[in-house]
Amino acid sequence: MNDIFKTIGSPRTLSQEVVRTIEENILNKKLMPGQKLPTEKELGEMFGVSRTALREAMQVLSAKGLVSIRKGSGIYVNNFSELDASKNMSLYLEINFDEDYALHLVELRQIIEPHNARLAALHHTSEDIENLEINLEEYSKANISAERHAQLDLEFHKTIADATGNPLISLLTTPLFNLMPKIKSMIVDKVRHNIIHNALNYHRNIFEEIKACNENGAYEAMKSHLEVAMEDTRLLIEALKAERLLKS
Amino acid sequence: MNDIFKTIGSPRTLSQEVVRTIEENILNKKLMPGQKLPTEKELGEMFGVSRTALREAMQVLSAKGLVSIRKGSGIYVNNFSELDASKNMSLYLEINFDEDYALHLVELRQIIEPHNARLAALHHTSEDIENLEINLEEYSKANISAERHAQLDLEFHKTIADATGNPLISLLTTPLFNLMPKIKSMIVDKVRHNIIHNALNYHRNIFEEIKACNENGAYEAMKSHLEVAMEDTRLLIEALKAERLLKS
DNA sequence: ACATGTAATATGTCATACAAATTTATAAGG
DNA sequence: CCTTATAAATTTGTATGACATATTACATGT
Repeated sequence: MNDIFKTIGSPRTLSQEVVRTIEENILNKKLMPGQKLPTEKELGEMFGVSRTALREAMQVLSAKGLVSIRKGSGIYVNNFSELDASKNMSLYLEINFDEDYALHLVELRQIIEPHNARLAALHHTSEDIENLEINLEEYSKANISAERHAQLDLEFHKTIADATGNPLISLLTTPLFNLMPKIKSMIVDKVRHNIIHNALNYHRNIFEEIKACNENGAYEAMKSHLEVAMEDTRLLIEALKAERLLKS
Repeated sequence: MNDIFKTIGSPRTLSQEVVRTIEENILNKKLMPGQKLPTEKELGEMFGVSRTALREAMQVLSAKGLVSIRKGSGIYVNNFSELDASKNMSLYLEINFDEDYALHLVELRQIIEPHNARLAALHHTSEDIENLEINLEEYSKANISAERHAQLDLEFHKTIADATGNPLISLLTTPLFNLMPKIKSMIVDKVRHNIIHNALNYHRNIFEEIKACNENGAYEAMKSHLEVAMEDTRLLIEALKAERLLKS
C-alpha cells in the first residue's frame, strides 16, 4: 500500500523506457559493439510499442552515440567513442561561456597540464614525438592564419594529454582545450598580437624536455608557459572591463 | 564543378537537421531558457517537416537536456544543467570501466584534488563548511551501510570540489567521483574491510585544514589521503590479478 | 566466375486518428 | 467582484498505414 503515489512525477514515456532498457543492456555487455539489433518492426513487437515510439527511442540512442542507424541496412550497437562522451560537455561549456570561465579554465590548466607534461615525459611513444614535431614545424611557419595557429596550439596540448598514457586525462581535458581558440582570439584582438611567436618558444621548450624524458623539466616548462597564459587572460579580463566602463 | 560528389556520405536526416538548427539558436542566445517553443504542429510547418520527424528531433533535444517537454503543455528551452553535461561522460566511463581505469582515476585525483583542497581553503563559503560538517557527522556513525558510506565519501569530495569556487573543476570531476563507489566496494571486498574508519580520520584532517583556511595544510592533507587511496588501489589490482591466475 | 539488373528488406518520412494531460474559457455560487 | 467547479480547447503521447529511399541478397545472363 506504500506505492499509491509512486507514479506521480515520473510518468516516463514509452520511448524513454525503451532507451533505458537498451542502455542497460549495453552497460551489461549483453549488447556488444558491432552487433546488429533486430529491425524496428521486430523491436517494436518485442517491447510492445509502436514503430513511432520505438523510432524516437532509437533516434535518442543514436544521438547519444550508443547506436548507429544505417538506412536500408539496420541498427547497430556503436563503439561509444570519447568524442560522443565529451560532446555534451563541450556544448555546455560553449553555452555557458563567459569571461570568468576564461580565468577558471587557465586555473584548471595550471593544475593539470604541468602534470601532463611530466607524465608525457615518462610515457610518451615515438608516435607522440612525431606528432609534436609535425605540429611544431607547421606552427613555426609565418604564413598561416590566426585560426590555424589557434588550432595547432590546441592540438599541441591535446597531443601531450594523449601522451600521458592516461585515457581519463585526455578524455576530461578535451572539452577544456576546445575552449582555447575562442579565448585566444579574444586575447589577440584585445590585448596583443605577438602572442603567437611567444607561444612557439614555450612549445619548443616543452617539447624538448618531453623528448628528453626529463619529467621535472617538462613540468616546469609547461608551468612557465601557463603562467604567461594566465597573465594574458588577466589582461584580457581587464581590457574587457575597461571597455564596458567606457560604454556606460 | 567541384561539388558534383559533395553530398555523398553526409545524408543527414530531417530530424538531425532540425536538432542542429535548434541547438545553434540556443547557442546564439536566440532561444533563452524558460522560453516556450511553438507547438509541434507549428514547428513542423515552419521547418517544412512532418510532426513525426519533428518529434524525433525534440526527443533527441530532450534527451540531451536542451529542452524539456511537458505533456499537454508544450516544449520549453531548458536550463542546460551540469548534470546533463556530465551524464554521457559518466556513462562512457561506466561502459569502458576496467581495473586499469581505477589506477588512472586515482592518478588523476592525485593531480587535481590536493589543489581542490587548497582552493577550498581559500574560497569556501560558510555553507560549504556546514555541508562538510553534516557529511562528517553521518560518516562517523557506526550503523550505516557500506553503500551509504561510499555515497558519503563521494559527496565529501564533491563538496570540496564545489567549494573551490571554480565551476569547471566540479563539472569535470563529477564523472570521476561517480566511479568511486564501484571501486571502493571492490576494495572492501577484495583487500580489506577497515577502509571506512581509515578514511574518516583523513576526511577530518582535510576538513579542519580547509575550515582553518590553511591552504598548504589542506593541500598536504588531501595528498596524504590519496596516497592511501593509491596504495589500496594497487593492492586491489594485485588481488584481481592473483584471482585470475588461480582460475587459469 | 563475374557483372548486372531485380526483388526483398530496412530505415526515412508523411498523414491521420485517437488517448491523456494540461491549460484556458466558461459558468455557477457566494 | 472573486472564488470555485465544470467544460472545452489545446498540446503532447501513441498507434497505424502508406509510400519513399537506401541497402542487401538473389537471380539472371554472358
